[in-house]
Amino acid sequence: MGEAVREPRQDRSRATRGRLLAAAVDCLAEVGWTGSTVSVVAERAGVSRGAAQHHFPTREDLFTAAIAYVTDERVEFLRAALPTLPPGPDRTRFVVDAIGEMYAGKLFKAALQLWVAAASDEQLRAQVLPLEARVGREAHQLTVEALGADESHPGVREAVQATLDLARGLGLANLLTDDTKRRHRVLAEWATALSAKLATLP
Amino acid sequence: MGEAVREPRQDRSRATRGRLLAAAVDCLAEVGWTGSTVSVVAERAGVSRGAAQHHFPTREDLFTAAIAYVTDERVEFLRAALPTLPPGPDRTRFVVDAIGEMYAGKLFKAALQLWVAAASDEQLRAQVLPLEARVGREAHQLTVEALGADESHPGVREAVQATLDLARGLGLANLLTDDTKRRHRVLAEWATALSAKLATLP
DNA sequence: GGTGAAACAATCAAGCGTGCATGCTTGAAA
DNA sequence: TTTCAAGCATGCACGCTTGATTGTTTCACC
Repeated sequence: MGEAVREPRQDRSRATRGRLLAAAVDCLAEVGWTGSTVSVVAERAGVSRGAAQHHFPTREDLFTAAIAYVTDERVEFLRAALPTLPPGPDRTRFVVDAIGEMYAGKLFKAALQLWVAAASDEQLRAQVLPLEARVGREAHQLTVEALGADESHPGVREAVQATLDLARGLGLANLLTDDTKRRHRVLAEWATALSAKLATLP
Repeated sequence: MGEAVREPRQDRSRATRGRLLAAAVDCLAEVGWTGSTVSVVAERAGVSRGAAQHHFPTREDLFTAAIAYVTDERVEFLRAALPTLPPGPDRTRFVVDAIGEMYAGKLFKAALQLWVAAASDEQLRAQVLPLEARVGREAHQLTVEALGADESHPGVREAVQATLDLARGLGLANLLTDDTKRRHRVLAEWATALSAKLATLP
């Protein structure tokens, strides 16, 4: 088992912790909330169940940390994807597509499992709500900037929110089947309507 | 698996079966997929666990039937809500709002639990997919009729689908918090855009 | 009214996930 | 080198859920 270079004490511990969190997110996306037992997560992380229990005494501790972890990952994803879009007439199209991809990926699937599980778990809900709100604010802000939209105009704020809500709905549809083709068609149509809306008042 | 769908001979039996299915849907919406044990469902239905087991030998049998049940309920809901909308200039607004309500209600919450659980359960997915597809087709068809839209025009079909996907996304946002106010604002804005789109080519 | 099958109830065994308690290993400081 | 705490591994007990078994009641039909 002891393979590769043994890291210094603290770094190795941090690495184990990180592997556990990454494995928790992967498991959520692949085997769901109920299927993500600590044994399964630990095995995927390549550590023993006892090691997992050392870092996260209870299962709740593990997934509480996983929520924060996946939140950071999603914000990071958005920050990385949105600002690099080329300016020009098709910018709206690119932005809308990028958001669509974000809500079709592994991170969203994992977050969705937490989101739905939190609907019937008070403890979890208390953890999920503030962090999801942060993702929402961040996504909204980044989208406004990427689109170059002016929220002081009436309806613009709602149009941006609708874009994010639409992406969520499309992401949901993408859970059970690969909905990529339909998503691109819908988003393409949506992008034209959105850029028309934004063009009326710049 | 090939079971002859045995018709209950007695009214009492049929009533018990119906209560179990209704209770299963309620439990899904309130305590989620993992919390909906057969004991919980049976207790809510006011029958013993043995009675539940008589009607549905396994838990899978129970929720397989519950999927079909909630599907029928959702289609019924749509059929009842959409065609009764008053015609006129605000019809688009009414239709969009009605769809939004549909995806904010108990039936959607229950279906969402099944949907997410099915993402990591092959058996469940096989049951959910065709029935959800039926709900999707039905919702699309009814929406087109209620809007009086002509799908032969380019973009109209995508606009209707976007309406449904947007409603799904808003319904998801409505899971953990009461999102009614924001939903109405977003849908109002979308309704104006949608009616503008539909008005360009009638 | 008796009979048999369906409907309902109660109990039991097995599997699984969690949490705890107990050891072993590592590595840095004394 | 010795020491000691953090990191890690293993085994066990408890609670919960499921599915099967057996017993009891209800009801249609002869």
